[in-house]
Amino acid sequence: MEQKKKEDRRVRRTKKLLTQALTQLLQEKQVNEITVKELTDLADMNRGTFYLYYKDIFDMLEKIEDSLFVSLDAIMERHEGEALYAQTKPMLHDLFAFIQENKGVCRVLLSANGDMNFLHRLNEVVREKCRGAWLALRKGQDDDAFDYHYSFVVFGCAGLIRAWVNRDCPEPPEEMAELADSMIQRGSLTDLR
Amino acid sequence: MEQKKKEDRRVRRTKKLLTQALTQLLQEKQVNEITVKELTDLADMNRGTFYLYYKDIFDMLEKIEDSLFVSLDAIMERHEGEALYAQTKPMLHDLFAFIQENKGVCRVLLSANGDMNFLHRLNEVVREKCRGAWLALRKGQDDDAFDYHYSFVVFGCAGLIRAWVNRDCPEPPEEMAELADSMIQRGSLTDLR
DNA sequence: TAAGTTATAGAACATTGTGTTGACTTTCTC
DNA sequence: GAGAAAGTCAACACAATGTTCTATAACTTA
Repeated sequence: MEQKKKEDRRVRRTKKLLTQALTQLLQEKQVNEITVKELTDLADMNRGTFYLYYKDIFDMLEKIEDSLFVSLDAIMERHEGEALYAQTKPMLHDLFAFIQENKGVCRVLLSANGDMNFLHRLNEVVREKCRGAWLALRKGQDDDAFDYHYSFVVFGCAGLIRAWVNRDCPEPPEEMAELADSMIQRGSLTDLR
Repeated sequence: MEQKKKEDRRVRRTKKLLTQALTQLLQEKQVNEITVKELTDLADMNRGTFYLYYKDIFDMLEKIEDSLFVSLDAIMERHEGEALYAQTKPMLHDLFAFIQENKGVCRVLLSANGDMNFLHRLNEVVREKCRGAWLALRKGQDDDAFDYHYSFVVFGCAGLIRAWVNRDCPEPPEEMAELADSMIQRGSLTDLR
């Protein structure tokens, strides 16, 4: 499971080119319409090379998501303690900063041609991280209530992020963290300023 | 664009069988893994029959979504005036009741094997419906703020609905409407009771 | 920098699903 | 019951898939 030393430069190059090509194609068409042939043509490499690393296009998409989740996990890990005191803002700030750095991939994953499985996995990850803290804060409530609340928040944030990256992230991460926090804590119909 | 009289009984039967088969297959695997052959095998009909109505599997999925949007549109239309006074509860109630009636399709569309394009279209539909009322309520704010807020709400509701149908809709629509309204108006961290 | 290792190119191959067609049979509507 | 429309069945060319092989190019390490 752990990383072995470092990947060959050619391997890094190949994966990078393929990722760029896929990201570009996903801006134009749905995953199912993308063939391995046109992907490798665009990346200007042999078709067989693709199969050295990926089973098919969906497998590739999943592996791209995997690396995102590694980073997301690290961010949540870093702010674990704060969740208990319902301080979501610092974590949200790091989150939005990370998304801004990876806006290209985030945009396509959350676009119309994106991947529901990504949202599904996101939901699962956040669920596991937050369940403990959430239940500790509200001892009277049951699991059902937790399910509904965090599903609303996770998907809501995904929607917010989607709108943000679609506009090419004009607002700074701080402002987005503030906005997200406000909508989570006080609802989305209350005025900000 | 309008409905022509009524479809032939055989046509209704065929489309219904195909929809059932697709819904079933989507519980087991991703769209891209589903072939026309296995779909028509499951529906117990000739493969060529599929092509009488649909271009491919994705086209079929889109047409299924189309009919959902017709109903959703009618629901929002019916409650149009209320939005101006920020009364979302009656509309939400109708919405959740409708979803409960169609929980099978809604479940797969919002599942890991679901369709991001569905969320995308939902976002667009709600955007058009709500923009006027929202901006009228908050004259000081700009379009950007609207984009972020409604994206958060629409996706958030989608997440809530997803969790609900995944549990097979144990709570009545009234309760869900109440919960959704509460999270929209007062935030998702405030206690309900 | 040379030697040994590893990745990629290129071409070939069987396999599988696609989308379409034509003749026929069944089922529906009026 | 007659005519129309939908479905069946078999066949077809076509395209993408996934795999394999050898030759060549690029990398790492000592």
